[in-house]
Order: sequence, then C-alpha cells, then structure tokens
Amino acid sequence: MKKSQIEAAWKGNAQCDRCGIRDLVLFADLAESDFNLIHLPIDEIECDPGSTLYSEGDDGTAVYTIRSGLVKLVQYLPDGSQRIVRLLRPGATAGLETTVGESYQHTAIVLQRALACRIPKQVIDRLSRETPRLHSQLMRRWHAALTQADDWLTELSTGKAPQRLARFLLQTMEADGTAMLFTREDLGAMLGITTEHASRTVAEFKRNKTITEIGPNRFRCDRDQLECIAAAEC
Amino acid sequence: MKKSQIEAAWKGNAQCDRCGIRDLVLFADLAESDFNLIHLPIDEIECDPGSTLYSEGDDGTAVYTIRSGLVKLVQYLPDGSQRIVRLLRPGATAGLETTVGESYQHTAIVLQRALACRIPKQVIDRLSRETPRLHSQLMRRWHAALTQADDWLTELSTGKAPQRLARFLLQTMEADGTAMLFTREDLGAMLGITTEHASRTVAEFKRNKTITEIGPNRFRCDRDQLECIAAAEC
DNA sequence: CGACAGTTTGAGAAAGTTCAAACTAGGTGG
DNA sequence: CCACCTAGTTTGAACTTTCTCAAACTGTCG
Repeated sequence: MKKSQIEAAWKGNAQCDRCGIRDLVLFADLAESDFNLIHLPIDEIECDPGSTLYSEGDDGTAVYTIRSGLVKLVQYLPDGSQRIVRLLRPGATAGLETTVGESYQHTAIVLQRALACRIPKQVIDRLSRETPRLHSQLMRRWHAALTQADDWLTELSTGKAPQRLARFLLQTMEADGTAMLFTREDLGAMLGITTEHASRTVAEFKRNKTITEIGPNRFRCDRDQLECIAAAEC
Repeated sequence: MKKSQIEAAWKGNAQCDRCGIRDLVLFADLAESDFNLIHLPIDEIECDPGSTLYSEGDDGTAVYTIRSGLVKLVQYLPDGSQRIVRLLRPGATAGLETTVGESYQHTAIVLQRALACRIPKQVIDRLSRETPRLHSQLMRRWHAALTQADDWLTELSTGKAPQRLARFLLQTMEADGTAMLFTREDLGAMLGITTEHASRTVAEFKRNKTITEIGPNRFRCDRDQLECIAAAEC
C-alpha cells in the first residue's frame, strides 16, 4: 500500500525514427513521412523502481511504450487489497485505454528501472486519423493485452498455489531456463494468494529442487517438474 | 465436459443496414455507402443453449456479433478443468482475435438461446482497409473485452467465495434489482471455486436473505448487503 | 550498532475441496 | 397416470489448503 511519486527524469525528446527497438514498438509500421504528423513532443522518461507511471482514475493524457525494464499494472479493490493484472515488458504499451477516451484503469508501477516513451494522446489520435499504418499495431497491442489477461485468469487464478506458481514460472522462464520471482508480495498479488503463502510455496519448490536459487532472486527451473505440477499430475 | 455440436439454423442473410440494434453493434458507425463494401454474406444464426459458436484452436474465419441471448467464453486447462473468462451479452463481439490473424482462443458456448451475426473475416479486413469508420468501434470492442477481463481478475478471482459471489451479483444485477445465477457449475467456473462450494455459498446467501428466489433461477438482491459483503465488511 | 523492510516459520483457525449419498425436477415410455 | 430415468443440486463429514497473526530472522543502510 505504499505510494511513490513519479521520479521520471526527462531526457529530451525521443527520436522515434531512429528508435533502437522500433520494430518492437507501437510505431513499428509507420513510414518516414508519418513522423511529420507528430507535432507534440514524445518524451523519453526514466523511472526508478517503485515510481508510478500513472494512477487508476487519472485523466488519460498519454500512452506509454516500455523500452526497457519491467512495469506492473495494478488494480485496487474496495477492501484495499490489490491485484496485479499484467506485467509489461520491453515493447509493450501501457495506457491504451486513453485512445478510446477513458481515464487510466490501472496504476502502473515500475518494478525494474525502466525507460518509457510518453506518447501524448493527441499524437495517437492524429496518426489514427491520417495514416492507416498505426491501426494494425494498435489492434495487435489490444490483442496481446487481452491474451495476457485471459491467460492470467485461467492459469494464474485457477487451481492450488503450487500449480499457479508452476504455471507462472513456465510463462516467465527465459530461454536459458532461469526465472525471477520478484518480491513475495508481488508474487502473491499475481497469483491471488497471501504474501506468506507465496513464500511458503516458493520454499516448498526449493526443497523439492523444482527451482534452485543461483543468484539474487534468480532461479534455475526444472521444466519437466514444473509442467508436471502445473497439470496437477504430481 | 460435455460437447455439443452447433445447431445453428440459417435464417438468410442479415440486413445490416436495417439492423434493429445497429447502434449497439460493431457496424454502428458505418455509413450507408460502406455497406456496399460487404461482398460476402453475413449470416444470422440461431443457437440453442449448449451449442458452440466456435472452439479454441479453430481457424478464425469469422467474427460474431451477439444480437440476443447469452454466450460464455471458456478456456480449458491442461488438467481438464475449465474457466469461464467472459460473458457476452447482446451487442458484444466474439472472436475478435481473428482480425489479427489468430485462431480462436476460447470456446464460445451458448448459455441462453442466442441470435448471432456471423461476419466473415474478409469483410472486416476490407472495411478496415477502405473505411475509417470501423476502427473506433473495433477499438471500443477490444477495450470492453479487456476491461471485463481485468475486472473479472480483480473482482471475481480475488478474496473469499462470498465476496466473489457478491461482486458477481453486483456486476450482473439488472436495474430492477434482480439477477440470474446460471448453473452452479458455470458459477463455479466464473468464480474459480468448485460446483459444490458455489452451491453452498448461494445457499448461505439465501439463508441470510441477501438474495431471495423469486422465480426459476431469478433472485431479488439486497444491494446494501451485497456491497457490504463485497468489501469484506461483514 | 540499531532501524527498517522484506522474508521466513510456526501454530491454530478458517475456508475450500473431495467424495459420497440424498434429494430435486423435468422428461420418457410403459 | 405413474414408475423410472437423468442431470443438476444440495448436504454431510473428513480432509486439505489457505489464511491469519505473531514472532523470529535476514540483509541493507545510515
């Protein structure tokens, strides 16, 4: 329930036309000429862990592209408890709801030092009106967000805690077979269990050698065993 | 785990330009001239409860607009359990993922006798290319689906069963203060609890007069009490 | 060194699951 | 018309999982 102010450092206007990860981002399909339609500054902001990009209910004035780092989207319940509904990785878009005229529906909190581009709503509006090349990317973003939401509902909010944790690890494991586990509080808020229970479940996995700590908050995962647990077969 | 074949009755091509609920549906913003761009038949199909509109993994060939009735979107887990991720009511769109080239990601099963319009993927593609008037509605659909998904995650998959049921009833209550509860199995699949536990929780609400059965599967709800339970204050 | 935030552990209580059995309320067919 | 079937619901009792609250532990930072 901590509240951090945004500590974004302004780093000067972004130069979208020579963006290093341009093929990953919202503007991937734009032609050179389309960039002339952008008449408002797109700021690149740098955010420390704990800072918020925007808060639920705020007037939606911009969409954000995550260039690096990790951001969580949180929703709060009437009773004060929170739920993490999505994780945003590099290339992802945050605050899409502003493009349909809504205020932000989540609070976006930085988990790992992040670089993000702040794209004013008007820029999206104008590009939408005047070039067709943004649409397909916008659709793709909506679709990606919805797919993650649905998957979290079926995989991370169904079944017992060990199954949920196993599925979570399978989802977030990198190619080298290792994964991060964030804080136990965040882990609990993603799996819909308490902090303590998240801790216990992780401990159990460590005891069974399903995961092995190989660095600060970095784990080597036994994929076979995870798949077995995820399917409730062992 | 029952499997029903689709029992759709073909009722002849729909006449979109004089659709009775046109201001509700995907084509709401189209101009008269835009309808000339539609060169494939849009069928109106009638579906009985238990029939499936499409199944997870099927090749996405069409988008559906629900004109009446009620449809559930289901995802299955490796261990065979199912989860209802969304409910589609009149005006809603199903199978949007086909517009970004994906196969269906859910199984769409009819809960209450439904009328749906089957819009071939190519029609959407062509309209998207040649008229700007579909885009904003498509975005709105994506947004609506994502909002429901996020809300289900935070409201219906978080907290104890009575809280979830209370939130569910508050969400689905009609203006007259009554609500339906479907089968206990479906209720469980929406709240992430077992059929038996769903049944027990409903029984508890009846005992406390939080809800009162006033017809076959129709309940009068005490809104104040529901809000109180939803917030875990009583 | 102490303060602090996050984690772990323990133990009892509460919530949820499981499995089995009993109980509906519609059909269907004799 | 009634006996019988079926699918869904309810209930009970033992069991497992999860929560709660409290206390101990860890590492970091001033």
